Amino acid sequence: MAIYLMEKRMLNGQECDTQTWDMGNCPVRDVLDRIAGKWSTLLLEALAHKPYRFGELRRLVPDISQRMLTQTLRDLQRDGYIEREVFPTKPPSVEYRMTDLGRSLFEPLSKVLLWAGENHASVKAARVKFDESELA
Amino acid sequence: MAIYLMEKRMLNGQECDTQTWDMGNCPVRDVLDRIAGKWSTLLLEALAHKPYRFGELRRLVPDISQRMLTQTLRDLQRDGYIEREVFPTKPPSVEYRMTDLGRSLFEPLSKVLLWAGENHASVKAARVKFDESELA
DNA sequence: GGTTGTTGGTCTCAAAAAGAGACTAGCACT
DNA sequence: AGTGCTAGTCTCTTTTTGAGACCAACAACC
Repeated sequence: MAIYLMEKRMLNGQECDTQTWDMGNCPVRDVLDRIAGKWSTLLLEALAHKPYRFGELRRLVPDISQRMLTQTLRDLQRDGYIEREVFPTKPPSVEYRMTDLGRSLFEPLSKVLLWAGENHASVKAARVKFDESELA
Repeated sequence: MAIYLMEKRMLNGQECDTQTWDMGNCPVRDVLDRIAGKWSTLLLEALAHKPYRFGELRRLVPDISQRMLTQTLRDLQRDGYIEREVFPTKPPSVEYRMTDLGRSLFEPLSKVLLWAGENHASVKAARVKFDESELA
């Protein structure tokens, strides 16, 4: 519940009294708690590429439940990263596309995704090493 | 459980048969599923600043439970982002510090954190707008 | 010498979140 | 008449998270 204003201190390196920070207004946590979901980045990545319909996204990410797809899309829409348009076809189809805000977010975010791809081997190696030292 | 190799297609824009992708080896999801936790980025941010002891981190992030602090730190250590050192003081103290791999990850990650700080207002505005149109 | 405090955890139980799958309505196609 | 498509919702179960008690060993205090 409480939100901790930590980034100011961390990013500029200056110390300050932790007790005086505004616990209810930490931008980083407020924003990150949403995009840090299991499916959020995946859907942002897809929609950064091009707009998709609900069913297309479901097929693109086969192991997401419809429930979570609906919910994650609505969360992303609420935060302004994507927009939803209903077409009066029969049956009605819904298209999701990225907004300017979403694209702006995806720019730095894609760098992290890139890092993940490039350093996957190192991470896997670290895991093996850790697990070996664990069972000792 | 299944892991979907999506990023290759997304990042270079080329289409390919979704069925042939290796569902068990998606770097982006494998790496991101860990750092996307609620507490991971927060702890990485703290440790990017300087090493901390267990109790210091707990005080720094008051609304984390000891259980989740222990678990998140161990996960981050397992993936090679941080390392843990026990000092033979009485009672024994434990210091956590970032590794080179962790610092390498935090470089692109900090850009996202920065974005969050800069665009917090836009996100909050989008939420208000969304909630207003909801109750209509 | 008994109480209290500190260290970094683990354990248990309750609450919240996520996954699985059935179900919906309206229409199109066969 | 039956089947399938659309984008969801509803319910139930399983997993994850949170809250808080508990632990051992020692130090400092009174």
